Amino acid sequence: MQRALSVSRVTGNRGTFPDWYQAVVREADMAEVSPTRGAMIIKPWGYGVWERIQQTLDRRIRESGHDNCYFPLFIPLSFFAKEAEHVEGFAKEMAVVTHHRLKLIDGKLQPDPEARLEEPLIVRPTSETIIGDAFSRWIRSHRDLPVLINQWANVVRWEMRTRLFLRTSEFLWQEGHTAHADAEDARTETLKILEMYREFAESVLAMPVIAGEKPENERFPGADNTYSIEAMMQDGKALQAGTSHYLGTSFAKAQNIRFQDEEGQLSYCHTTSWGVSTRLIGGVIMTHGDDDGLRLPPAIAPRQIVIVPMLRDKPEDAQVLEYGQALVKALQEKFALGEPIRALLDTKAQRSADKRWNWVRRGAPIIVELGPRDAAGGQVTFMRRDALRDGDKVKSQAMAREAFIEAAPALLAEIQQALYDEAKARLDSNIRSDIATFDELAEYFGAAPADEDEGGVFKGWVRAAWSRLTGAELEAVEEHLKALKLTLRNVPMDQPETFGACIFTGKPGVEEILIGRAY
RNA sequence: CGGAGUGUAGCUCAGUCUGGUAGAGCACCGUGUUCGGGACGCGGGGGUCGCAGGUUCGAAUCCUGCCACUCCGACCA
Repeated sequence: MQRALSVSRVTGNRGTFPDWYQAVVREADMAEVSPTRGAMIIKPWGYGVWERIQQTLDRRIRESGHDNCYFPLFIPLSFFAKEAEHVEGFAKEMAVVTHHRLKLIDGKLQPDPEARLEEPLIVRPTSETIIGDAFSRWIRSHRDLPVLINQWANVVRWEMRTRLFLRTSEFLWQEGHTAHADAEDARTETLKILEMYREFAESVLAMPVIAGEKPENERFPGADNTYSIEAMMQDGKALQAGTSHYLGTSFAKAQNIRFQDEEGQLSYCHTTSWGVSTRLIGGVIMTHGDDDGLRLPPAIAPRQIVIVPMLRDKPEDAQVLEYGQALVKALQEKFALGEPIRALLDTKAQRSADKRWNWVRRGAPIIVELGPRDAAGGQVTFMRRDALRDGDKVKSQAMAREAFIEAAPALLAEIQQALYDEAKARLDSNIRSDIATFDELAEYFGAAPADEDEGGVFKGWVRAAWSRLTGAELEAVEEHLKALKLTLRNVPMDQPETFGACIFTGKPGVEEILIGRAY
């Protein structure tokens, strides 16, 4: 590990990176495991983050011409049979509804055999099939195109092993689905969305990513091309944070999505689909969290400035509260990052010290402590969550009330930028491009010291030239990589002019690809 | 589904080997002293010891079966 990430300050114990992650999810009040296998309960603070993600991304989706709509949670089984690759990709993780009634049989409540469904229903793992079916009815003429829609929904994928936010059997996401008259239009859409995701991840989540195309074997089932944004977590692993697929005409053919062009000819549409999920929240935690808990970028913090009044059950409490209420009101009238500041006066009946640390753990960007001295002197004492400590000491600063109110918008923007800069520096300095052969790759990633259970050794990624392998050759390489727990992440969009030899075959390289361990 | 490990209070865990009737710290409730850097004293509430059988006078502890979770594989946004 490049950085000592223990769970010491959060739980009082040392542990691995996954232990730390779970501790932060719990201590920051983000989510908890539910009685339902593999599914999570997203708590108010965590859901608040998701709502911020929804609001900011939804605006971008709308501004780029897409409309929201809603399709059913259940999809008839037969819909999946239409696209062979697609069904194969998802068949192993589908939840199936087979009955519509329960009955007491031998004292046990169970599905009533008489209430078996004629055709089983699938709880959607993704909605290409049912949306494509609608497209086939909606689209008749080239004048109907393009169709640009999006839905915010929950989906279910029956995963073997789950982890809060990163992989849960049910998760929340948005899925965009579009249909176009030709390949060029659809490809443009696919890349436009990829760029939208990149910009969103970097400017809203403060999470630097690398946008690129997935190699053949990592494609979405049924897609012609799959693009992703990949983020680097603090243990050096990659997190696929968003995907955008060009589906060609395969779904259109499977579902008969056709239109008449200007000449009266019938043609198949070219379709795309794209999505980001609650996994983004896991990415935010593993990008910005520290030993004190979560650090939230102000753009997605449900509360950006939290004011903790130092109350002591004394007469001057009233003045402190009054002073705090006025401060919240003044802050709410200010705009930061394009929106009214989200400020809160925490009046919960709890020790001030506890409240303060709870907000530290939850990652509120600015935590203000207001005491009688502040109220009397017209000043504000606060700490920045992005730079909480100076050594072991908590760093706080004081400002005149008016100056603080004026400075708040810029301060929040500065925190947003600081979190991004920190993550960006980590990403940039941990991609090695001086590894040219498979042996070197194996040596670099393989030499993991025995303290693997201390969270592993931070290795980051390798960026190397390759000859865009496909088919059996690609599979063979993947097998070798698997032994090292490595995967091909993506081929970054920005590529140099010339390339070295392929890291796997020694043949002339045609592009550069990212290699790393992944979630 | 394969390999390993773990299930005891909200959390972290001790107790299990060697059977004797449920513990600690933190959290929670009451109270007093405190309070501007994760307070302290006193008092208190909370657990069918993962579930089901079995052995035994007696089971958290021994035996059998099952379930769940964690980590490593396989799968994946």
